[in-house]
Amino acid sequence: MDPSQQRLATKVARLYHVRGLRQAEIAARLDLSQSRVSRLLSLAEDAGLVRTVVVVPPGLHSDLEDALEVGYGLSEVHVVDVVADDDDELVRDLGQAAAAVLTGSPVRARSLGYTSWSRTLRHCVDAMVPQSSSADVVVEVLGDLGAPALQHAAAQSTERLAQLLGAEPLYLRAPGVVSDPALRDVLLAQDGHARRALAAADDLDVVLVGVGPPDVAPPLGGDNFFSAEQFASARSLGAVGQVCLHFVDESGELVDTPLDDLVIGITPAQLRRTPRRLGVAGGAGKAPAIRAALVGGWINVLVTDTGTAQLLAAAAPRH
Amino acid sequence: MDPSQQRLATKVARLYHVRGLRQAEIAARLDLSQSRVSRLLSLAEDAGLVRTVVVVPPGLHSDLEDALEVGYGLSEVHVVDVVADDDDELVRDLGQAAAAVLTGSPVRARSLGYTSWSRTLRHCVDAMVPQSSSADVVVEVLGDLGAPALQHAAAQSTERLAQLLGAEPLYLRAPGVVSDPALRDVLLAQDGHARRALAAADDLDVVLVGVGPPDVAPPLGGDNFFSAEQFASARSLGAVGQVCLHFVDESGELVDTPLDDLVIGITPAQLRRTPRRLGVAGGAGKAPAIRAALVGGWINVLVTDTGTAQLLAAAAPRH
DNA sequence: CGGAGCGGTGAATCAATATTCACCAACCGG
DNA sequence: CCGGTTGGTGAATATTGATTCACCGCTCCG
Repeated sequence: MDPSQQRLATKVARLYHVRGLRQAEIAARLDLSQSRVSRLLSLAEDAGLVRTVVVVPPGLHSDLEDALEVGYGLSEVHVVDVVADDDDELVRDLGQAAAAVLTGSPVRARSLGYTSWSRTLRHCVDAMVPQSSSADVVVEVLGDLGAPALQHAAAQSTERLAQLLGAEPLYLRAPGVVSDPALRDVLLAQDGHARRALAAADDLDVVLVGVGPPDVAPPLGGDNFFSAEQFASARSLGAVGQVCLHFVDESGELVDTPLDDLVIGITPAQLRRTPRRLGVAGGAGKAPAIRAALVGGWINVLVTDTGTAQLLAAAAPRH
Repeated sequence: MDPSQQRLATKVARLYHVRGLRQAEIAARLDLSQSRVSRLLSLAEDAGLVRTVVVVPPGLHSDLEDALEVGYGLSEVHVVDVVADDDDELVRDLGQAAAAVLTGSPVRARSLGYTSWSRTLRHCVDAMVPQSSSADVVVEVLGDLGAPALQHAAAQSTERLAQLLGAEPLYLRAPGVVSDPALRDVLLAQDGHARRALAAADDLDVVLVGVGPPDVAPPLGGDNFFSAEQFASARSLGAVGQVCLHFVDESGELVDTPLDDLVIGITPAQLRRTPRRLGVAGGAGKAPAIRAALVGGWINVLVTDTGTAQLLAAAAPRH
């Protein structure tokens, strides 16, 4: 955009949003028409010159949050009210709310792991505002899942997150799930970037983990993902959820399956080693999986919606 | 406020600001009247649930900023367009803009020095949004100046800043200027808090310094401040500005006057020792003082307005 | 028990903002 | 040099949002 235009837009935006002047007043003062002021304002909005954040009022759900913190021994819980008719909206709102949570208490990590295939997390990143130099590196901790289009989205999201935090992205541009363990080794042997990303996962300060039920996720049909049969076999071994594609049972224990060796991504041990494990997830369908992840200690910071929080609180191991 | 009301307000605010729904749509969806939605929105606004920040587009004034960075050897310069008819407005706008700058690249300091008697800085703090745990302590680096009412404002501002950053405030509730050096020692001997604050000034990561002309500032009439005669004597010794009440001459050198011993506040040596010295100042009247502070290296991060920036760039020692 | 007073509400209305539309200027390609 | 096209503008207007106002349900005394 024309810089002088942008300057004017900033000026107008400040007068409008910070000083609280009417558009007509601004128009008069700067000798413009009101319509121009209106247009400049939407311009400023589009250009990201104006950031509007709806903060999550702290302690509004202190009852639920406390119940979950105590019940599952978590270090931090944020419960947000979301208004959603369907799952898609829920995921979107939850992501945005999580972004607000993160904005409130900045990430502050040298090294941040990110699971860019999670819809919720991608929405979260989309809704984030820049926090320069909050992290040094952003590491993708799971390979690509689903169709190529999704891979683009994931890569872009990682890039955006890195940029927002003023960090270097470390991509893991390899399939998240391979058909054969040997293939995995071959791929890794060839791909230095991927090896570097996986090595970086050894030493993360924070990781944004994806959690889900042990089943085929709708947008991840077919490619680069476990098949319905594979999921079924994991379920038959007791899996009720998966954390970064590692299966856990009802008591949070890892379910040992041959499928583990097909995943290119962070290992359970690496995950455990990370001090701050942030999960953003909600929706009735995900509740058992989230519960398992919490019980097993795979997540110690949780952002979820009111409904799921209630389900989780009711099913907490300690009261 | 009623928590359920606040919850509703947050919900509405998210739908409105994040999702971009019309008030009427929200009303329909939540089964409220449009007027209630409107009211809830202003409620959310008042309660600080909605934060609107107009960011300073980076590099919009890169020409001027570069000129100043190179010309004075500064580590960072932000030039903002302010629309102001009088000095009061300028100060307000500049403060708000500086807040936006700080929001963009968070403070990130264990220990932060703050000069709460500077109008510009107070406005800056007023316009800041919370950034939890960005600092551990906020230290007042200059005693009280002016009338008691102003002292309250200063103390409140310090408290607010500390709260915004999740830090502990260290107050310096002593006169900023005393009539006799001996009195200063007596006061300090009695006041442990003050001694602690001054000691903390030894080890600051960042300091927000106040800069001004060597003259009586209008709102600081009379009490706890240098008199017109004292300023005149400093000027006769070559002072063209003052940084935290220490006089500097045209070449940025400290002007040695007996007045130095009358100040209760950070010493020039302590100031020098602080790695990041942030000055927020503007206005034609202040330009020579700012220039002196820059030349002398008393400030290495500057936030100023376009007009002042141009004056400063024209008078830069290196081009 | 009654009624004054308060806080909160929605319908209607007024004010503010977004959008449309006609117009103009600058910039091509004939 | 002249249509034609594009992009940007303000006046007028449509749309959206804030405010008024009359009303309701409470509570708190008398």
